Amino acid sequence: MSQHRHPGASGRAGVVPALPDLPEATVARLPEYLRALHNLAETGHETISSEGLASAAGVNSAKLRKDLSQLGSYGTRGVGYDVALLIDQIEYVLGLTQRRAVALVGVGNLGHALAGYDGFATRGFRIAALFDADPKRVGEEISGLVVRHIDDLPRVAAEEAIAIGVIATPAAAAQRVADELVAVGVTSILNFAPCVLSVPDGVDVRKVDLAIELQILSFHEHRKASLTRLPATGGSTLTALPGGLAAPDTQEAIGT
Amino acid sequence: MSQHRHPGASGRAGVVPALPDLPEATVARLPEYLRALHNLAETGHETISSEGLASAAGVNSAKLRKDLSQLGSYGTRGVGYDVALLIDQIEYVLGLTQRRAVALVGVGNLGHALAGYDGFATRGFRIAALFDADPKRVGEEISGLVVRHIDDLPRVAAEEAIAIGVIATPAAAAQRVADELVAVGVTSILNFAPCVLSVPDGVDVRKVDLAIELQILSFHEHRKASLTRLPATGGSTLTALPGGLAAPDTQEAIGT
DNA sequence: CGCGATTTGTGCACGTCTTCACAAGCGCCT
DNA sequence: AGGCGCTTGTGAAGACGTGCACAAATCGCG
Repeated sequence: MSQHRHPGASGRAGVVPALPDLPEATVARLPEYLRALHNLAETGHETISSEGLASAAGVNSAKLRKDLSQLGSYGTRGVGYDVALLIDQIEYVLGLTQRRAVALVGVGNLGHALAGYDGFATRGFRIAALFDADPKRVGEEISGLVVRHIDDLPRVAAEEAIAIGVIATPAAAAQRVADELVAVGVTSILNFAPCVLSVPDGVDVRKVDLAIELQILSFHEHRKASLTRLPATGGSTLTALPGGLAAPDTQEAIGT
Repeated sequence: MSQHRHPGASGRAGVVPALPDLPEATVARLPEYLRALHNLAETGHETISSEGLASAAGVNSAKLRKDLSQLGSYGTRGVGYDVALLIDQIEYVLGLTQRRAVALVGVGNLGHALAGYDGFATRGFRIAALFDADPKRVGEEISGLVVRHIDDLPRVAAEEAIAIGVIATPAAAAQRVADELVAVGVTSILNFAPCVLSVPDGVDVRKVDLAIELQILSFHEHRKASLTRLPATGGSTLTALPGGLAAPDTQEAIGT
């Protein structure tokens, strides 16, 4: 289903405009801009040019300007962007004006680390409850929170307005946990389990798989190694030892 | 991400073909296919159709076929793909035929969890060494590995062929660690610190930021909430409570 | 008050990714 | 052997994202 934009319907009365529907690629970059802006604010900057903010966020300046223009931004030509204003803008668009409650399910190896990760607290979220299915883990206290049994999820969800569920269970349990989260009204899930979740329409799932990230890097390693074995067109002097098909590890080959 | 491709290095005769340079989007999906294929192999499947594999991997079947065709695939029309053969193909392309050594820097909250995460070991990697800058942490044993001081990195890198560096330090230390990794020849970095790393050309960096993932979800939550408040086209004016349990009927499909 | 320096916002062209739709190929059954 | 149903591989078209280049807008200064 294509989303239709309302070109002229932005004239909503009030200071807070209706949410524009941003391109996904832009949404994915806004948090990075926000982090860079907070850094800039702490170092005393009141305004920042698109070039400066772009390099702080690790992107191209044209892309950044286009992204910010999507949210009807308020930059000043010849000057730049007001840092504080832009922070407010982005935080509003991302829905960070309220501190959203997060439920974390699975307090194993990774769950422990996530429960103690202060990046959540400092960037707009509050871990409201920890859950696990293992009775031996229920009752344990982690970072000031007591682990509850997953069966208590409905009751806790009724008390706290859980906005986001984080799944840090083994893959085998992830789908059932997702179903239970959806059942209590959670519509956003961050999944660390290496499996595909199926959820009804209207529920957003984002997946983080650490091994996949490494495998992508491995591909590039593999490709770089195979390139150095081939004679390059520019005649670089990097011809390593040609070990035939049994490729030895290209150790510290790149020396800039 | 800043790689340039070498034109003309294609059709190379021989048993092991030269690496085709795949689209990044395809590379990012191959690990997911691989995981699904391993599941299928364990459940006894010998062949699988593109439709079946696609649904197991959570993608569209046309996309999957195009992805696999990129690597000169070996499907059989009317039958499907040979599971074992496809696993070998993908593992070769991803460079997983050798078990790559990973150096993990920063054994704080997150680093501890990563050191104990068995998904690395089971999916083609070996954590070869742990490092930290804090003398109080040096010497500690985690999952059978002793934490070394970051200053020992050059010596360890000379012994083990470190292929990938994982940074799990605070943001303030990440850039220096990255520089040191690059200095000892590491050309692939997985960065968990919330900051932008600058590295020379030829070094790949992938970033995982847990708070950013939550913020992206927060945006969609915010948008969904604002949509339910507005009367949709032909709208049934059901006013859902914030965090309500009712599933509204007019939810837009959100690309994940 | 006007001019030049600077920086934003954006039209446009280009490249990448996705999706559809269908011909080509394969195995099975008669 | 031949036909039929099923599945892959791919051309083409459309959607999406990116980057250039420049007009429009703003500030500071003489």
